[in-house]
Amino acid sequence: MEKEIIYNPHVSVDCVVFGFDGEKLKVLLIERTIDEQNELYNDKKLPGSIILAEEDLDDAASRVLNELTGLKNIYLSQFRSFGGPDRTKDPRDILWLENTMQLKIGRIVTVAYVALIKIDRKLQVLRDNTQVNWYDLNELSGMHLAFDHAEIIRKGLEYIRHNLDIEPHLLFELLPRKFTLSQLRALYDTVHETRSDVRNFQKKVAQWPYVVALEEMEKGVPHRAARLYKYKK
Amino acid sequence: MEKEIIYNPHVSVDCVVFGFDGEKLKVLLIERTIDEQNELYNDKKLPGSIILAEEDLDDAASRVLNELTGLKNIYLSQFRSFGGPDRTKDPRDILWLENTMQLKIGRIVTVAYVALIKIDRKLQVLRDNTQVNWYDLNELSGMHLAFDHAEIIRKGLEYIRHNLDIEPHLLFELLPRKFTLSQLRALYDTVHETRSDVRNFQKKVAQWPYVVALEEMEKGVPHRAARLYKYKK
DNA sequence: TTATTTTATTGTAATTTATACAATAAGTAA
DNA sequence: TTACTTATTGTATAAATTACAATAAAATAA
Repeated sequence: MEKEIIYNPHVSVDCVVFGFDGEKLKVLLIERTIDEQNELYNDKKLPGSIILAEEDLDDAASRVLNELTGLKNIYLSQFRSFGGPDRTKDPRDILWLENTMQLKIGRIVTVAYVALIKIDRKLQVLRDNTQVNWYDLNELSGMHLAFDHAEIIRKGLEYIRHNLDIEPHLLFELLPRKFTLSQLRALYDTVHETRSDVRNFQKKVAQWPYVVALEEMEKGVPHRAARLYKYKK
Repeated sequence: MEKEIIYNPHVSVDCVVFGFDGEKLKVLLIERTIDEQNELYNDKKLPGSIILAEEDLDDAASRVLNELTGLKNIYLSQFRSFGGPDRTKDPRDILWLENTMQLKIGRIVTVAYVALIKIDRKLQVLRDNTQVNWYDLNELSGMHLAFDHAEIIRKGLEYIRHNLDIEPHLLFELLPRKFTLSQLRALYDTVHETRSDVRNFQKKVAQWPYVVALEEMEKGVPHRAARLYKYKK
């Protein structure tokens, strides 16, 4: 006999998942469709949902991310909670909540998590009617995002910028397993909003013991191939 | 006619307030007394409480801190939420919650804030039966703290250590308005867990434009008086 | 008064780290 | 062979960090 699923409709988790396409940072959003008086609206939102009654916050974040994107074993860091009483006041958001959750929903405080993942990880939709996709951070300004998700993304970005200074290791979550120093530099400059000098950057990396050169070279590029490197804890 | 006060019994805020006594970091705790079958237990807890139904998290933190300690205009930073389903399972904690709140309480997710304040600020108890006091961080290990407040304090300390590297300005919240360089150095070394060299430290401070020397000297010390400095944004 | 005690204040040399700057090498494509 | 594109590498200078100890100033005790 199955255990009944009991939700805690007062608290949710949301996951801000970043990826890097070689040039820009991208964020993972899912599509939601709202049937408002037989008019279909199309929206984007962060992967997130209310938590279960007897579930830890970290567990909820992993579970919800998996259910909505298929991603497993993702390192999620809680970075902030959002709880303005008005964040669940938009009629469209209320409609969607009550349709999907089948619950009367009042105010929801959400606990937000960030993750950095390789952009080529397979995404599989586990629920009908949802699409998962990567979006450019610039595109977002012209997009309608659910709830206060635009703000959550902004704060999440702030958080990783802040924390990659202290934990450079996290950077490598965003790169392919084998990468060139150009790719690493492009990523580094993107998150730090800098334009570092090639020579100085290579000197800096040479001092990072966790970046090791491989014998292998890049392939299929229409110019001189670069050496590949890997990250070693 | 007074507005009825409606609580949101699913979410609380807790404030970790640090002070510096010249040697050590201290944390502000309030006393709680529990009447368990006519036996009185004495406990310590962080200033915190459940939020109101229509109240922003930041507002709740300010309000609750003020109600429990009399402190006003405190700069509070949200640093983490705690939501393990077991955090409100201790019978003594449940008893206390139901007595003070006059509500059936289930699981509570708490949003934690930190603040740094001058240790000589006046604390006034605004509710009967509560005492507010500074406690040494070392003392805590031998003390029974409510809920998961020991963990919250630990994480709060981690957070400020982490953040004072980036925002040295926050340090001055912990010092008197006029301070000596010895005091500043003692504080600096305490939060960074270092023992910095006197000369090198003075050189470092000389480069901080926001630390300015006053004409005034320290008074009432049984040895050579040191120059006083102040912080200027 | 003088000596003693305590803390405050200050400089220099050596090392490490960060910055500015451009020429050559190795491939691909025409 | 040439043109094109990106990869790779070194040196000089400036800035920041570290190591290290003697003297000055005030209060107290003799």
